[in-house]
Amino acid sequence: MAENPLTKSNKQKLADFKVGVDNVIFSVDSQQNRLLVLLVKRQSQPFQNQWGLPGTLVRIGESLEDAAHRILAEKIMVNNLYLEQLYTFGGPKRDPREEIDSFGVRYLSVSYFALVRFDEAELISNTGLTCWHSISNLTDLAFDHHTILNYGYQRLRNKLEYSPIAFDVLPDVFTLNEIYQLYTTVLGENFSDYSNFRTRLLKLGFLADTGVKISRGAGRPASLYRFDAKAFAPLKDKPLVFI
Amino acid sequence: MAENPLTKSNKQKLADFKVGVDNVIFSVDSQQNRLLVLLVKRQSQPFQNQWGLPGTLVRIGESLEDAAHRILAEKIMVNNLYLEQLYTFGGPKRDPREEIDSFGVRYLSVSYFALVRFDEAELISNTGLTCWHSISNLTDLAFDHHTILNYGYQRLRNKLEYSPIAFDVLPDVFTLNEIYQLYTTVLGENFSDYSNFRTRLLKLGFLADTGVKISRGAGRPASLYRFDAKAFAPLKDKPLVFI
DNA sequence: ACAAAAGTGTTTTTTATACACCCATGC
DNA sequence: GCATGGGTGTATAAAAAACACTTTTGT
Repeated sequence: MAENPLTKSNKQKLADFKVGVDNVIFSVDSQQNRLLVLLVKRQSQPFQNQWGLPGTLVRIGESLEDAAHRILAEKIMVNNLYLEQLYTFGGPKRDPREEIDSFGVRYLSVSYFALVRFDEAELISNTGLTCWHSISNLTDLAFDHHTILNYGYQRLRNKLEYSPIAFDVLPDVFTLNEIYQLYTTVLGENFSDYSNFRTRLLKLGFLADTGVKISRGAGRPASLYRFDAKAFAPLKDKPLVFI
Repeated sequence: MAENPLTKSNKQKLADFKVGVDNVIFSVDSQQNRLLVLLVKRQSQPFQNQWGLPGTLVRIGESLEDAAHRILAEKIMVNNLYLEQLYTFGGPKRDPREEIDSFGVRYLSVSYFALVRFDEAELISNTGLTCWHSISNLTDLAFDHHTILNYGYQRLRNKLEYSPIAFDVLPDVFTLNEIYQLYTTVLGENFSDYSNFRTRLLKLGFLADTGVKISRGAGRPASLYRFDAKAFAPLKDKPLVFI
C-alpha cells in the first residue's frame, strides 16, 4: 500500500470493495461416519434457491475473524471449534452482482475454515434452510463456493495429518477408536492400520489414560483418554505426523 | 455472502474497503549466502521514510494476483519467479489512515509471497528507495508489515521443505551444491548433511544430469543438472520431503 | 604433492507397514 | 463358548542420520 489514494497522482481508478466472509464449516458425524459441511439455501438473487456456504459481509469496525465467528454464531450453537483463515478469492466477475446492480463495487471473499463438534452443534434455525450436507453427495453451489469448499476440504485433510485439531472437536474424554473413526471418515478407509495409528498416537505422549473404561455393547471395554495440553505444549511447533 | 447489501434489511452498516496487495518478495544471494527481502522506503504518510513491503491498491477490473504481479513488475525485472497468496490481514485499525482521512474506508491487505531469481532480478529504480534487505538485519517496518514478513518467512521455509519452488528460481542448469547453498541460506546451516541431501534429492528422480561439468576454481568439477518437468509431473501431488 | 570441492558408500538408528495374536466383555 | 471390539507384540522393509572415504580438479 505504497500509494495514497487521496493524492490523485495515480491515473488508474481504484476499485471499491465490499468484503464478504464465507465459512467452510466441517463436522464429523461419528455415528454414521459421514463428513459434513454446513450449507445454507440462498433466499435472494443471485443464485436464489441454490445452496451455498454460509457467509456475511463485513461490518464497520468488525474484524474478518469476528465476522467469521458471527456467521457461525448465527447458524449454530457450539462451544468447541477450530477456526482459521483459508484463502481470499477476489477476482473481478466472481460475483454477478458486480455487473448488474452494484455501481462498480467489487465483492471479495475471505474464506474461513472451521471444524466443529457434531453432537454439540445445534442448528439455530429449523426451517431446513441451513443444514448439514454430506461431502460425498453435493449439489451445485452458488458463486465459486465449490472451489472454496474443495480448498477447505484439502486443508482439513492436511490439518488432520499435521496438527491436533481433532482434539478441539472430540469430547473431553474419548476412546482411541473414536479418534480413529474421525480420521477414517475424513481421510478415507485406508489411511492407516488401526494398530499402527494407535501406537504412533500414544508414543507422542500427549494422550493421558484416565483409567476409566467404557463399554459399547459387545466387546472389551475401551479406555477413555484425555488430551493433555501440558504434555502437548512442547510439541506445539514441532512437525507432527498422525498419518 | 448470504445477505444482499442493497436490500436494507440489515441494520448494521457494512464497511467499505480499499483492498491493498502487499508482497513479501524473497531472493537468495548465493554469493554472499544471504536471504533477502525487497523493501521500499515510504514517500508519504503514514510511516513516511520507514521501510515497508512493496504494495499497491487494487484497481477496477484487476484481480488480486494481477495486482501482485503489477507491484513486482514496477519494482524489478525478473523472468523466473514463484508467487502465491499468503494471508489476508484485515482488522480495523491496522492502517491509521482509517481514522484520520478516509471517511470510514477500511484498508485490507491481501499479502502475496514471492521468490525470485537473484542474479536475474534487476531493480528498476536506482534511487535507493527500493532495495534488498538481509532478513537477518531488519529495521522496524511500516504498518503490520513485520507480522506479514514473518508469516512469509515461515511459509518460505515450509515450501522449501515440501515443494520444488527452489527450481523456479535456480538457473536452467545448476550444480547440486547450488541447491544445497540455497537451502542452507534459507533453512540454516544444520538443516541437513550435504551428502544425505544429495542422495535424497537424486533419488526423487526429477534431476537430470546433463553430463556437462563446470569447474569453480580449485576442486573437482561439478555436474550440471537440469530440472526434468516430465519426470516431476507424476510427483506433483505427492508429498515430497527435501528436508 | 596437497588442498579443495565433488561425489560415493557404509553403518547405525529410527520409523513405517503389515500382520498375528491375546484380552475382556455380552449374549 | 464364541463373536465382538479392544489392545499388544513382532518381523520386515524403508527411511533418516552420521560420517568415513574416494575421485578429480587447480596450484
